[in-house]
Parts: sequence; structure tokens; C-alpha cells
Amino acid sequence: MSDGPRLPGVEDGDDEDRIVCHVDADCFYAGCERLREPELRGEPVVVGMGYEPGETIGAVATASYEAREFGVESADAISSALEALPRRAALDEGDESDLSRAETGYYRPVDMDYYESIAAEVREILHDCADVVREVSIDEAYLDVTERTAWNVADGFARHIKDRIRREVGVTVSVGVAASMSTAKIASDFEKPDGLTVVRPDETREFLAPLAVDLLHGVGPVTARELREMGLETAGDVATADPEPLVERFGERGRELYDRARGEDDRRVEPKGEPKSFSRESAFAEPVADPEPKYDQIEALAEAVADRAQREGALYRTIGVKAVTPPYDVNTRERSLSGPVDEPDLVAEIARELCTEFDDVPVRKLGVRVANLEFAAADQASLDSWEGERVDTTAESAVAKESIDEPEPPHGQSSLADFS
DNA sequence: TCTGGGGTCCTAGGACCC
DNA sequence: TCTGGGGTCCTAGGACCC
Repeated sequence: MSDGPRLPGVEDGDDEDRIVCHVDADCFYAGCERLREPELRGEPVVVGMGYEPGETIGAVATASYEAREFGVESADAISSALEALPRRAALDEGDESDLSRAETGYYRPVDMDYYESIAAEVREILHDCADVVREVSIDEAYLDVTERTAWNVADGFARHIKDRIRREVGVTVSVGVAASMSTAKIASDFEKPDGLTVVRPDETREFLAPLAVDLLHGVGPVTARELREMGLETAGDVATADPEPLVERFGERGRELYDRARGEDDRRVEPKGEPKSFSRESAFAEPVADPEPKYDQIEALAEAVADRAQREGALYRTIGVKAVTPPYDVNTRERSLSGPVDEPDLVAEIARELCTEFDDVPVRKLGVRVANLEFAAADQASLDSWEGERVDTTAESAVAKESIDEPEPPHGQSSLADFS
């Protein structure tokens, strides 16, 4: 796939000459709030999820840089954020006269529909600036701009993208340009906010070398600790290490780590495919032991998930639940059907069954998930033309239902006759 | 960092098949 | 009766990302 027109005369060298751009909005949710409430500009802004105005529950989805100065970080509990940074409203109501105005901030609940509408405007610009765009999340995307720019003018190209988004939409983004997705991603983070970092191919190794290992994409707290235990503190350490112990310890990921630390990453920028699962979860204010509220919750979540799948035109073959028990043990249970279905009642029924195991234990959070998705006929003009595949029969869902109580002996190959 | 919600990918063991 | 080796699917859990 993706054999776009190539520059004439360039023999497949071929990976080396890609130019990848990673665009990442700066505290996007806060930026959106400022768009419709300009008074928030320059002020500390905290956007909370699971948060209702005036309350103290929920978690921080985004904290503006001004709010971060007060130690408020994403994923903090709202209650602790409020301790570090009291609500501005408290002051406006005339309450706390001893609070200096400068030490308060604005709190807003997440409003995904609004952010989605802003993101759509940004996306339009991105698609205008590149032939291939991979959206990673609501506020982040990779662009393959090989055919649109060249290394000696990449700065200006990136600047152009930033300017358009700021002018036409009103939010700021950070941009990284590099020869691979993984390095471009790190580059966009490098000078955030409002950053612009270009890493030319011959600068890649020296750019990466001094960075702490946990700045590598895919290295979280656990891996970072283990790497440090192996004496590897920086990307440069990893890049110059013997890859064997890494592979031994981390498997395939170890190899990947080693490659990424060296700026080697031959993944192509490709549009994102269909989703693999849908889920909904929600936490109780405190752990619940009683079965009733749990089943009410499961019921609601199941309905929401099934509804989502229906709206997206997805059939699902696997239904699962998640129960988080104190202190924070994540338990998952799932069951696969013999064929894909779209049956909301079945989602609820199976979810309930899978939960009976947790009837008598305290639970702090519950979730429902559907997976093994199949997007059949109803699909919206998706341009991914696998020419071959669209003939797929619209699966009969009745078949699947039969086999729930008596799991059919594993069917052999049913509908797997498709690959081109 | 006592913990919100929606995802992805990987691993490992067991069942089952040939 | 005991023993191979390869493959796929399913489930559960873990790490990570935004």
C-alpha cells in the first residue's frame, strides 16, 4: 500500500527520506475552554472529569501551565487540586477574603462534545497540510509530509501549520518534525508549549542521547525503573547498550526500545483503522459491597456500550466486564460468542452473569466492554479500500445467541476466508 | 501520586486440533 | 499407552498512552 508518487530519481533508499510531523495540542481541553471563555486566558485552568461545578470529586483531565505552577497535574484528584489551587469562584462569592486572587484558579467540567468540535476544525487543517494523517487521539496526530516539504525548509512548514491552527481555530499546538514517528513524537514534546522542534536525520542520535529513558514512547514507570536497574538512564545509554539483555528481559518490546532509542522506526504513517473495542466504566464514590447498586451500574454501562456499538455500526463477538476491588485490583472477565451480534439485552445479560463472582466483595469501579468488533454493511463512507473485503456477509446474530449457555464446540474456520 | 475514563498491544497458559 | 511438535483461539492480567 501507500505507494504515493515519489520524488523522481530517488531510488528506494527508502525509509531514510521520510519526513514525519507530529502535532500535539497544548493542554487541549483548557485551550478549548479559553476559546469560549477568553477571561480564562493567562489564568490557571483545571478541567476535571467526573467533576461537577462546585464539587470536589473527579480527577484532573487537563491543567493549564499556569495551574501546573501550583503543582496541579493531570490525573490528580480534584480534591487535592483544590487544596493546591483553590477555586476562583470561592473568592468571587466574597468568601475567602484572605485568599489572594492570584492564588486561585478556574475549574471546569469536561465537555467532550465541544472539544470534539474544535478538534474537527484542527483536523481539517492537518488534512490540508499532509497526504496521510494518523489521528492518535483528540489532540494529537502524525502527518507524513514527505511530499510536501524538504528538510531545509521543514521549519517554515511546521511554522505554517502552527500559525494556521492558531489563526483559524485559536488553539496552540506543538510540532515535532523528524524522520520517524517515534522521534517526531519526542520532538513535539521537546519545547512544549507552543513548541517547534525539527530533528534532521543526521541529528537524530545526538538529539535523543541525553533524554531520560522515560521520555521514550512506551516507557512508563515500570519499564523506566527496570531500565535504571540495568544501569540505563538515558536514551543514549540504551542506544549504545547490548540489545540482547533488553530482548531477554522485555521480549519484542526490548528490541523496539533499543531501536527507538536509536531513532530507528520504520513504521509508516497510516490512517487509523477501525476501533477494536468499546467500553464504559465508572467508579463509585466509595467501595460498594451491596449487589444492587452494582447491578444497576452494570445495567447502565451495558446499555451505554451497546448503544455506542450500534451507533457506530459495530457488531461484537466478545462481551466483558471489569471490576476493580480494593485496594486497586483490576479483575476482568469476558466471554466470546460463536458469532458477532448486535444485541443490547445480551450485553446486559452476560455482563450481569460475569459479575456474579463479585456479588459479595466490595467494588470501587465497574466497567463493561465489547470487543472482537466487526463493522459490517452499514459503514459510513470509509475510504479504506481493501477492495476484497466488503463482500463480507452481514453476520447472522441468531446463531450466536444459541450458543451462550452451551458454548458450542469451537467452530472451525467460519468466516475467515478473507485475506487478499 | 491511594486512583477517572477510554483505549491499544503484549504475554502466558490452557484447550483443542492435526 | 505414551509421546511429538505446530498452530489457533480464548481468557486474564499487565503496561502503557492520552
